[in-house]
Amino acid sequence: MAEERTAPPRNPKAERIIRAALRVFLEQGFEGASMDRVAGLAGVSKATVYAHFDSKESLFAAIMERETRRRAQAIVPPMSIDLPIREALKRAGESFLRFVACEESVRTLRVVAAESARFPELGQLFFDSGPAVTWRALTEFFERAADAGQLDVPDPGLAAEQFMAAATGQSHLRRVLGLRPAMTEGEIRKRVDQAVDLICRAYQP
Amino acid sequence: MAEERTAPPRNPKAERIIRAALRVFLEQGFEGASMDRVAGLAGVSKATVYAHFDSKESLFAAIMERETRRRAQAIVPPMSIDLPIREALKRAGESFLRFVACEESVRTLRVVAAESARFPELGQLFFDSGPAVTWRALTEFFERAADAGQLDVPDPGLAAEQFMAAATGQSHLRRVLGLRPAMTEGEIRKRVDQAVDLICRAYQP
DNA sequence: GTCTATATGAAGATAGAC
DNA sequence: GTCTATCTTCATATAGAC
Repeated sequence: MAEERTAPPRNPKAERIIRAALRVFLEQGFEGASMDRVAGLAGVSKATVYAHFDSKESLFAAIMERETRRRAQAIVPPMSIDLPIREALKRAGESFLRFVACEESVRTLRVVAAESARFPELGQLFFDSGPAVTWRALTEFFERAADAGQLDVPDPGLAAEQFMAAATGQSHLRRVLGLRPAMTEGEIRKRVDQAVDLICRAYQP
Repeated sequence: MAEERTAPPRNPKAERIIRAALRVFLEQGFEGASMDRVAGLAGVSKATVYAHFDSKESLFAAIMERETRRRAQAIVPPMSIDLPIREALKRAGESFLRFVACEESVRTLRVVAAESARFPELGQLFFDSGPAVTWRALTEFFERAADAGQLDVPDPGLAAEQFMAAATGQSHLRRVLGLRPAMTEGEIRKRVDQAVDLICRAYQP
């Protein structure tokens, strides 16, 4: 799993290769993607692609790792103990759901899951840069809420998991299987509202 | 997407091809699998494989469809209104979780999700033969429980979804990403218990 | 139906010129 | 660094004999 060989920042060709490769891999998967197509889409020759990346494997690993880390910054769960419980949960839930329900997340999940045997570190990175971030923030939130006597939560980590799962529901699986279009903003809000109701009723003091 | 050309029931060669193809596709995915490997594992020549199936696509579709339908029979959610609420939910939840958490389901999900664009019907079949079965049974169960005044469930379909999602949690995603081994029987029981607690507390009359 | 042998094309990777 | 041209391997699919 070699890295990029050149300095990435300001090379326009390198940048084009990276963007093209991301698109091709997310559309076709690792095996389905071809280096010819990457080169064609980037507008460079295949040899140029190989001048920047040692192999198809290293290109894939570098691209996916870069993209996963980059997108992790999109989850900024604004968990504040200052807000009312329901409002704080609502914001975190919506931020999370917007993240996992977007087209890029769904495509990335499909590819990373399919290649989990060949690229094990990628699965870990995907999870750590996504759901794990929200889970940690929510767990701390439930701990504070329990300490403050606002909620009766014996296991904050469990409550965080249940909240995320309830918000996600079956819709995400159906989306990953290609059975439905992306969630609308209205649907996201509705699903999160329902999850907030569930958690608040179950864990009311 | 042609079907098998021969009568499937009692041909030992056909049976061997089907078993080999299932294994190869679930291990390598559609693109990663090769007809050579299928033939080799089945102990027949490649030409024999093509005598039974028109193409790699039709072999894949036939295999996956057959397997999905076959395994759907493993979910028999024994939902009885005679049992206490908690016990009925527990049984249905454990049956469902055993189904989705097993090795075959996880591998099938990875492959079907990855190929959802190329084989759209397969995603639908996977969902209909799996989660949808449990969801319908649970929804009816919650309807009856609400009618009987045993639970205060305004939206039975939502409650069913929340229960399934809570039982599944993040563990399933982590499993699909290759980050953890299969759930133990003890873990299944524990997770379902926690989901039952959540639902019963949230929807107590 | 089943085999061996092969046609055909695609894809990963590289050589060598500029 | 970048290109064109090419090497090599391997995969889908088929021809033709038994």
